[in-house]
Amino acid sequence: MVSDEDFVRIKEYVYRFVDFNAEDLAQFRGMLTKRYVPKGRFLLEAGQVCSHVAFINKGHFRSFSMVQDEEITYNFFFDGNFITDYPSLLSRQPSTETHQALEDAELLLLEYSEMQRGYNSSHMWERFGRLIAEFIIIGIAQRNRSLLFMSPEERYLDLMKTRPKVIANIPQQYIAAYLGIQPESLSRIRKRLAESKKL
Amino acid sequence: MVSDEDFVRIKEYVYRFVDFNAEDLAQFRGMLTKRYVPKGRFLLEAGQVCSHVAFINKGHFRSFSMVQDEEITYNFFFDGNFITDYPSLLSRQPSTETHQALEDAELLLLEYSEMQRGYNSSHMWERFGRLIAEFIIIGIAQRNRSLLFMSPEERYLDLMKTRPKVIANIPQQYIAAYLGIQPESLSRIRKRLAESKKL
DNA sequence: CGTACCATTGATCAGGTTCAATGCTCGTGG
DNA sequence: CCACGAGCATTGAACCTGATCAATGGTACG
Repeated sequence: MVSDEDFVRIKEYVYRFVDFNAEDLAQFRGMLTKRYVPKGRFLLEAGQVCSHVAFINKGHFRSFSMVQDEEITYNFFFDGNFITDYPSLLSRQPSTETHQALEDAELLLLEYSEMQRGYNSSHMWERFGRLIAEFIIIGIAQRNRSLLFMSPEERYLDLMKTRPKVIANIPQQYIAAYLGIQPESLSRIRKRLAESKKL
Repeated sequence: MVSDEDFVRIKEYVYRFVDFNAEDLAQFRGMLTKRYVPKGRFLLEAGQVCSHVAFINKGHFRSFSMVQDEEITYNFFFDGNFITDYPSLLSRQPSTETHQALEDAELLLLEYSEMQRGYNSSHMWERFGRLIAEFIIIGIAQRNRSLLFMSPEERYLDLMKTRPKVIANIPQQYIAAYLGIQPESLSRIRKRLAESKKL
């Protein structure tokens, strides 16, 4: 059983979506296990089937895939949010991405089998699952649109506005990959922006 | 009440996800209304809140957004599948996209309010909602990866492999926008591919 | 202090964009 | 039935942005 202190943030998160009763909440808490991942180490590795959802209590992560022998950073995850590979989790296929801690991290793990148990045991659980999935759709769809409709420079400006934490905490090479460009290009975009600001 | 003939495909679709009992199924059927959309006309227009999910019995659609005074085609939808703007439907915000029939189309509409009624009335409904949302996540995530990791040419080849219906049925200008490029560029990519095939 | 890693800058290259012109096809009206 | 026009696909030429390769600069850590 995770400590009160460790449970407080995830509990708050859950209540943003659904009104668990005492029983559901206790069951939920009982399913969680605490996990530490030191800086640079992996929570999930490409090739494994992702069989968990993890809530980040401390630290932040990046996900990346190997594409033609190159690491390409795909996304970032911060404390107070869940991290998982949804496609792998749901389809039970090996993941194509690796989740790496960018700082020493503390997580609460929820196993896939336990989630299924929850879904079978109560309507409210099922609703939680639905609302989370819907929440994720909105986020991914947003990303999709930005890749399709915006230039790299616009994406960078948008990132500054909507996820300043990324700019502040993540090395530039990773941000570049996230934006779909090379580090050199990001460097030049930043230079351009700095110059046009001066005028 | 929609006819047996109109109901058969959607029923099959639903059973791919969930085991509705007779009561759930009857309730589901009772919530559907039939709708015709002639070629070129809109099922949903940008600016409206999307308040329905529609199952396509006949015809196909494209979704597009206006970006800087330009229509940009975002996706295609074929018969035997649902069409909706998930982000608008879920967040109750005005849609940024328009859904246009590319052929005379027949649909079954399910209203948002009815869906909510379903979710409240049974666990199985809620599960259906969750599974559909999860299914959609896998699809969007795929698109996301292709935009981030692949070149336009690779995306086109991938599209031919995974969605040949699109290549066969959709005007090239729309396909180009879907791939994130200009029609001229798609034309040249096709030429390149045809030439390299000849050798 | 030195090394390793990351960000920056420069030079060149390649592919997609833009603008303009031509070709092609299909549907409509004379 | 043919002729015309509209809309889409193709092609050409010039351009522009991001990619690539190579070199330099900066900084943190052993």
